Formats: sequence, structure tokens, C-alpha cells
Amino acid sequence: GHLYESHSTAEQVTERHLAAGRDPKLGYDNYDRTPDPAVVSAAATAGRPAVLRLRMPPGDIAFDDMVRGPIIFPAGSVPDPVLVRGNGEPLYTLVNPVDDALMGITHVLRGEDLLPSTPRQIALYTALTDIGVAQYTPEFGHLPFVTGEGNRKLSKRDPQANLFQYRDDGFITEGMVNYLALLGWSLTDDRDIFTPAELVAAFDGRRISGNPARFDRKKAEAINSVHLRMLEPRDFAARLAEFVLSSGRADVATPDLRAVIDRAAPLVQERCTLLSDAATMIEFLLVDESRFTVDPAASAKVLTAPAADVLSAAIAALEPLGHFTSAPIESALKASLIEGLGLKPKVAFTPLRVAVTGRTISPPLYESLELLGRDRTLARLRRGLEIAAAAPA
RNA sequence: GGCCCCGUCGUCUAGCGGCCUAGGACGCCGCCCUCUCACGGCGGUAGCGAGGGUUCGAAUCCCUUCGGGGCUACCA
Repeated sequence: GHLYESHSTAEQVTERHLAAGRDPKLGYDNYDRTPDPAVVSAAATAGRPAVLRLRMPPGDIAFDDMVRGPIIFPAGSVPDPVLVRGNGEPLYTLVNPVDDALMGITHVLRGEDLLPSTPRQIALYTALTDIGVAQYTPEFGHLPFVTGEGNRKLSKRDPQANLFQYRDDGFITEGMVNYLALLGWSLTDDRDIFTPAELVAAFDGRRISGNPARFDRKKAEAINSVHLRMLEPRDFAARLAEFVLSSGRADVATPDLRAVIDRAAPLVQERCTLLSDAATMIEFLLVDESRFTVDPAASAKVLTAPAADVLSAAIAALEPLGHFTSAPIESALKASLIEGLGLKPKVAFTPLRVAVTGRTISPPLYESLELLGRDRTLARLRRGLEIAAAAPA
């Protein structure tokens, strides 16, 4: 009794609306609830089988949305939906609730685009319960959309919606989960950093906000950087190593490579927003000497004629060092450059940084030199000296 | 056209009639720290879409309006 055969074609529905002076966009008019012999025979003549429609209940359909609260769809605003095609195949409209009922689904959380289809699903659940297929009607909750930079969409095809891209960019799952959860949800009024475990423990669907959220890359990165720093140092090193390999910044995973990354990781854990930042910062330690290059812009700006004296003084100071570790390196360089040449630290160390790491941004200098080792450090300083000496005065 | 959802700083939000001269976070702008970059510390910038009510009192309740979005298949 919940379903009935419907023979009307879309054209017939439109004609009836027009004839009655109604807007044809209103959709199906429930005309076949009481069979019209004319329509039925016309369909039979055309060899067109009937579809099966669900008879929507007469009153308003109201339900309590988990995120939006009470919602009412006025009686008559939802046309009787087709559940079974003319050829006998069931539609998604029927299959989905039946499947969920059979699986014992208790809560349906989905995008707000599905909100308008909820009343017919509730009507269907009621009918399914009536015939014993379903035991109850599940709770519904409709999540707001997440938009991109603009104000619309962020569809599955949108590059901004591609999670793998964020992973490749250097986001870690803890950071991404945290940020995404913050889009339309909040833990408390003054805390927005939490682990996945804390999220699960504290999650409450009733606290989901109903308004759409814009994806903010900057904030996502800020959240990610906090999570990066919260990682155990060894865990961070392991993830950095994996990132270095998967991003092609190192060719093979040798025990040697891993050792270098383990030692360099603590230097960059506090100074990166994404794993990619950390990888870029330690790259100078990973490349073979023959392939080491100085960033052209940094070189042009820093490895100029005045830098030549600084570099040669540094070479002279470092060459005789007994232990090539950060402490002796620091005192030797300070004695030679700061006190000896009377330079400001920034002026003294920038040329060294560029010559040795290839960039103006790097991990702390003394530690970087230690990790690089005496031979490679001196070789790079000499190459830097050549460049500086060749620069126009 | 019909029906539904949403509307607090640039962004994400807290707020559920007095605690709000509206709180937090990101961003942005200063200053401090400093070998670069970060971290950290201090300070600052900026918002209740509009109009009517209700009330001693409204960001909070009601109405209207404006704006944004969604749905409107014999698709899934």
C-alpha cells in the first residue's frame, strides 16, 4: 500500500501543470495515486511499463537534524519519488535506505546537499519499518560544505580537495585531521590544537557548525607546524626520512642517509611548517659534492667581492681545527671573524651559510658544518671563495 | 518558480537575554630575542549584513528584508 504504479510521462505531468496554471518546474504531481484509465491505456498502447512510486505521507515531515536542529518540510512540498524503474530495476533512492537498514546504520552524517532528499528517505524508512525491513529511522546530520578560495564548490575534482596533494606538500596526518576538524567544529573556546585521539574522545556532532567553511591554507600550515613540533624527535626523523625519499630528494635509502637525517632532524624540527621545508633545509647534507650547487639568487646577493675576505679567513680558521664539532667551530669562527675582522655576526656568517648550504636559509650554522664534515665544508668554502673572488668589486 | 540550509574580525570559530566596552586561533602590522629561518615573549589591527519589534536589558528571541549556498531525474 506504500507504493503505486505510475504511468504518467514527464510530458504529461508538464501538460497538466500548464493546464492548471502551475509552474511546470514543480515536479511530479502525484496524479497517478488514483489511476486514470486514459493514462494507463495510453501507456499500455505505447508499450511503456509503469514505474513504482512511494506514496508520501499526508502531513508535514519534521525531523531533528544533528547539526541543524529541527527542520520541517511542509506537506506536499516533496513529490512522490520513483523507487523502481519501469524495467523493474530498483533505484538508488530505494536501495540506499534498504541497505542502511539491513546494516543497522544508526546515524547518517552527510553533506548538506542531501538535506532536501531527507524527507522522502524518512517516509521510506517509515514504510520499511511498517513492512518489517527496517527497525527504526536513523538520525540524520547534514554537514556544511567546505569551499576553496572562492565561495563555492571545492568538488572532488578540485586540486584543492586532493588530500594526497597535501601529503606530498609535506602535511602530516595529525595536522591535517586537526585542521579539517576545525572547519565547522570546535573543541572548546580557547583550544584548537588536538591529536586525532583527543578529537575522537571529545567529538560531539551537536557541536558541528552549520555554516560553510573556507579552506585556509595558511591556518592549515600553522596547525601542521605545531603538530610537527609535537612529534617525538625519533618519529619526526623517521617521517622526514620517508618524505625525503618519496619526494625524490635522495636517491636511495642507505643506512648512511638515515643516519644523516637522524642527526639533522633535531635541527629543523622547530623551524619548519611542512615536511617539505625541513627536507629543503637539510638537502645540502644529502647531495653528492659533484651535484652541490649554490642558489643563483643567494649567490649573486651574498657571494660578492667583500665576502672573499670572510671566506678565506673562515677557511684559515677551520682548517687547523682538531675536533670538527660545533663548539670548537663556533669559537674558531667567532675569534677569527667577529673579533679578528671586527664583523657583525650577520655579515660574517651569511657568506659561510650560502657557500656551505647553498641558501640564505638553513639550520644553525655551526651544527650544519659539523654534520657536513671538515672536508666537504672546506671544499664548499673554497668554491664559494672562487665565486666571490671572481665577482666584480 | 517551489522547497530547504546558512549569515559574529580578512579566514575558522566561542557566544545560546545581563558575565560582551564580543573571547580564542590563523593572517597581517610593530617591538624584543637572534648567525639565517623558525620557536618564543610583548603589544596592536579588525566583526555581530540591514530594518523593525519583544524586553529594564539582544550578537543572543520574533518579523521583515538583503546576501550567499543547496535541492528540484525512471543519476548515484
